[in-house]
Amino acid sequence: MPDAQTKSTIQVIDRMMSLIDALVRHPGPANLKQLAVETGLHPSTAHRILAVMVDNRLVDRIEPGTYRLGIRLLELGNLVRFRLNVRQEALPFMQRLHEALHETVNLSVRQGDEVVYVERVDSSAHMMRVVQTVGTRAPLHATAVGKVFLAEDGADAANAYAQRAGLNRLTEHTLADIAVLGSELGQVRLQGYAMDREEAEKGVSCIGAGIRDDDGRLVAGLSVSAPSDRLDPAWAARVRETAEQISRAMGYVPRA
Amino acid sequence: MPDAQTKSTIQVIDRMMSLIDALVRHPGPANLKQLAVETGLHPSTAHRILAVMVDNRLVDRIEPGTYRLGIRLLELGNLVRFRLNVRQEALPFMQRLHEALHETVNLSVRQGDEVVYVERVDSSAHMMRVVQTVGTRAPLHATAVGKVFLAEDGADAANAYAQRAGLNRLTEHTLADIAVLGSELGQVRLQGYAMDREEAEKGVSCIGAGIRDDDGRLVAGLSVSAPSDRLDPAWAARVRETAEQISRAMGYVPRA
DNA sequence: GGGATCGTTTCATAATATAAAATCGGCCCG
DNA sequence: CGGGCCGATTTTATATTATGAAACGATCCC
Repeated sequence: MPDAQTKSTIQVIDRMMSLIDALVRHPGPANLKQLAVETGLHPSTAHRILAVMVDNRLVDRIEPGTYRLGIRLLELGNLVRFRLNVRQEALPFMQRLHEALHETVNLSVRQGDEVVYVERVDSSAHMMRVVQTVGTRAPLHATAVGKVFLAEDGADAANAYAQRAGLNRLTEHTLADIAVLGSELGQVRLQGYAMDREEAEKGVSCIGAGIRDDDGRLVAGLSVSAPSDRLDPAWAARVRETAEQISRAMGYVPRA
Repeated sequence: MPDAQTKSTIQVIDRMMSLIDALVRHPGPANLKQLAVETGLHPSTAHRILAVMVDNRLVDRIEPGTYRLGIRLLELGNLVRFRLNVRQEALPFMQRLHEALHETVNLSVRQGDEVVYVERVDSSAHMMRVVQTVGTRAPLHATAVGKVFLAEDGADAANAYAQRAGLNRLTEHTLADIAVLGSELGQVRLQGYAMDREEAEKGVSCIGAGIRDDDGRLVAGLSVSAPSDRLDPAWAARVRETAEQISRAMGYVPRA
């Protein structure tokens, strides 16, 4: 709700939105009197605004005097979802994170037993270039974001992955023991991010967090990678927070 | 867009909706000038209304002067979807269909290899009572709605079903041959409804059509059943049309 | 540097939304 | 069956707001 002092307003639109917000708060249908009281509007004013919203299908009048959110909102919402693109939504946030930390910022998605890098922001002026490019793949267990995906699935699915894909070593630090990996994934669930400590590439470490869509599904991962001597574990909070901001831009609404 | 003569209007809400409709028509972001021209609004008026919608997150301003539909619409749309219930949405339509045809109207959903009846509208005053009650199940191949679901899946899935569940006869008319069933399902795909000609129960016939959700998924089926001598194949159009109306009430938007 | 174009802001006033009052509809009770 | 009560709906005078012409700002191009 815009603040009357700081934002432009059109009173009748603000009133309309306050009626919509009141309907949001009601799990079931709401009647006119309730809506007028909750919004502080005169009942005849509330009635007029609701009638116009009914005409526009933003609100549905189930029976005289009883209202609920209308089907046009679902139609419009699906258009928004259809047009959203995690890569496009993520890019401005990745750029900001890169400017804050001066390290490579990646976006990856899961494809079967691998993560695939779909976007990357870095500065080619860096002395020691991190060799990860868009389109490359890596096994789930050896990457930060991969471990975020495995943590999401639960212990049984992680065990199945281990049996199916094998916990192959890419470096001497790769987690190749299922008990060790399981314990690590438990940690990931608790802290909401994962770390890759030279597990995918010698000398390179990484912090990753998950990105969710409007249904709460884990659809992508955000990660920051750097040479191990430069990576600061304190960046984990920034990575997790940025991943959450991207999630919100995708329509994710955190639940209690 | 409400007609100015017949519906209540609030000018600024109608103007706001015309801006939203213009943004709907633009697959990508639209600029202020375009939006003003398309809606017939003065640019400063369009600017003011868009600014208020940006504050309310109905619209997103990507960069100065460039707009797209906002994330609040996705949030509201998901609330609508979350609250929708096919049974509840279908009931008024089922009642109307029952009043028109004076026969039993059923709502069923698929569970694995069976359909389950979840709602029914009939008149217990009828002489010959159709013995189908809410909660009962029937195999897919022997019911009208079941055949609608099988038709949706494609020939391979239908063959797999036949092998897995078996095409058991419930009456002498049950389609027990996979070639005959396959041909029937092809017909169902073409005509958009299915018929059960005493395949589930001797003396009882049925016409069924599919109900889709806002994602286009087949989520339920509507059917009319009657003693065979009373069932009129011309009712198929009514059944299909009513199933489509329920689909729309669920947020389904037909595509070209 | 100037012109063109689009976006944004200002403010006088034309136009509209508001809400008080009246009316309607439904329900309950005696 | 009639009256009372309450919520919903409609009417309409006018208080208040949304409008758009004009001015200003930003950017681009010649």
